[in-house]
Amino acid sequence: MTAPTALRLRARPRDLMLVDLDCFYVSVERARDPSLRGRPVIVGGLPHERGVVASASYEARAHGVHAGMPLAQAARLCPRDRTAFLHGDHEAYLRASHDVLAVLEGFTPQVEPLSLDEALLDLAGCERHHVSWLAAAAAVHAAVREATGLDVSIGIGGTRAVARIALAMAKPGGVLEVRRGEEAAFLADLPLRFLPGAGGRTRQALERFNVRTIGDLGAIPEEVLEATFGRTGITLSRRARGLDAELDAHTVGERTAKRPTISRETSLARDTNDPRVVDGMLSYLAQRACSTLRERGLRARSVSVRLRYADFQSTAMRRRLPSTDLCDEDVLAAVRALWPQCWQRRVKIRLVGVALHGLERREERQLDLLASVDGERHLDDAVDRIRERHGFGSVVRGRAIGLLKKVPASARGFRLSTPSCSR
DNA sequence: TCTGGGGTCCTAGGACCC
DNA sequence: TCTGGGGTCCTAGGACCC
Repeated sequence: MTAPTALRLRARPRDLMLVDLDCFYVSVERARDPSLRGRPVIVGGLPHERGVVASASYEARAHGVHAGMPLAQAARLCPRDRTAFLHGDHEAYLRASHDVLAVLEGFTPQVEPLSLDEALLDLAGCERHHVSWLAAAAAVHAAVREATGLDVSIGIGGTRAVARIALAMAKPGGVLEVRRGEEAAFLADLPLRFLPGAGGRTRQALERFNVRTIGDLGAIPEEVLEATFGRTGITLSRRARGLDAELDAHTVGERTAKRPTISRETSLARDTNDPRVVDGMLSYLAQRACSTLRERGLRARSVSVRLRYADFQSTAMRRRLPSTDLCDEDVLAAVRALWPQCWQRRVKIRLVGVALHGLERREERQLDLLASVDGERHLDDAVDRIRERHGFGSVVRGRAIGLLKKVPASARGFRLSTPSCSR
């Protein structure tokens, strides 16, 4: 029964443009502070902190720094006196990202944001306005620069995977178009690491079969890859041949995750074996996750707790929530029941996290018959409004209070504090 | 001086129901 | 009473991406 699937998947070719903001965080910081130009800039944290590089300027990359590298290692590679280390400002990045999206939506209504610094455009209908896709790309580049001062790189191709690979080769600041019909020639000799979905583990497995290029992979019968890698094998096979995989075939802009989640997690400043620290931090994270949940008008069906041990082994446990009509207290109770079960090894903890699963729309109805539940929810909503004005840390439930500095105790498990405590 | 945070997708096994 | 199969939901964990 493979034929109907193949027919369903993109019988009609399309032209996709993948737009990516160069060194996004660093570029936003430089737009605000010109003194950061022309020298190594690293966003992610300070050199002595526990963390990794989120974004590095090209001057920093010239010293061997890359995203994902531990900050301490980056600090050793870059000249101490000239390098700027920054925590980053998520709100500012969010605003810049919105501004760029607004520009892109001026080109086509079919825009799909893939992350803060990436968006995919379906070019159907744009033909009349441009003599070629390269000309269209130049127009996008100029418009984004004009509106925001930021530079983009652009990849153009007939599938998401081809556009992504073209983009990788276009960086920094360039444009690369792979024309229809030329995909096979373009992909044939490229190393496997360019193929989206072929991460370290998969490449290791493939290299044992002497598969080194995307062309090598495309030459293997799909059934063979399916037998070895399951659905992932089919996805990789199709991408390697310049075809849309099932995952990639949906209309641009209409992506909906099958199993969306909201998660909040954090590494502790120091590994701990103190249950109070773990409980306090998880309470705090659960409240943040719940706050986001309400902000988006959603309800959750289950909650999970994740722990990472000092040796980097991690574990998670999940529990179905009694009702989806919940307030923070119900989620907190579930989290408190979960983490002691989850913490099985006698090893210190370095990271804790909370995630909400099975999200669905929360309809605003008149059916809140239970006064207690209703009251709790009104309380949650009131707390959210205060947080909107004064920052998340201005109101935190009892057990998380110990995590915030210099916050006195208050009635009802809540605390009002000055906004400066929020960060 | 090791190794962030927020996600998506897939698999596999067990429970439960018909 | 015993047995089996299929579907669906739930949970744990792995791989991958930006």
